[in-house]
Amino acid sequence: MNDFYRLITQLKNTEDVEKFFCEIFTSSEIRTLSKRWRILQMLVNNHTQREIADELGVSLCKVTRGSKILKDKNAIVTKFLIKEK
Amino acid sequence: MNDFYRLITQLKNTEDVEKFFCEIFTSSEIRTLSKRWRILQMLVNNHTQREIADELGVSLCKVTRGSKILKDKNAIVTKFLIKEK
DNA sequence: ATGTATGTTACTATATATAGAAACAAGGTA
DNA sequence: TACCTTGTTTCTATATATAGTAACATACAT
Repeated sequence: MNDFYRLITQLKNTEDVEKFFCEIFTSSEIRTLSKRWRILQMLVNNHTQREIADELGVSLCKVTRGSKILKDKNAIVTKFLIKEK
Repeated sequence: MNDFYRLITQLKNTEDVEKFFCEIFTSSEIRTLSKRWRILQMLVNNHTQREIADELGVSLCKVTRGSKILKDKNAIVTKFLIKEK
């Protein structure tokens, strides 16, 4: 996978990333991914898990799974999540 | 998804990309992704679809699906696939 | 202690990408 | 022509992430 990871670092603009992802993932996978990301963003902004499940139309256990990622203080995703004030 | 795509452009080294992917994808999804990528690489290097299916242990129809991506001459993935000589 | 809100886990059912096998289509070669 | 290789598609079965629901655990306030 290292070749793959290295090439990701070479995607320099948003359009290229979007194009790339749409080529290697199916549209249903993109939707899935999108929801995962929104779960993380809402968690970081202190929405309750039940709020998130309702608003995004996902199951509670999926939200909890997301919260496990964030519990790792060294998780790299947290660096990229936007905290609203 | 635009926020998401934008943050991908900010992953500057291979280690960060790997860490990020391992956080948001399950290990089985990573394996799936890895095979997809190897299919594309072997297609670009003119292996027959049956060779690829055998060597990677995937089904023929999955290889064919990969080949459809490559038929688009404007596909961005082709820019990143390594052609051996 | 009771009640409530929240996070977490367990269970079965479902959706989707895939496997496996077979068949079909197109091209080349004898 | 007949045969072979290769790409493609179709069919059913399977694996896995998820939904939906319920239950459990913890913390806190009354």
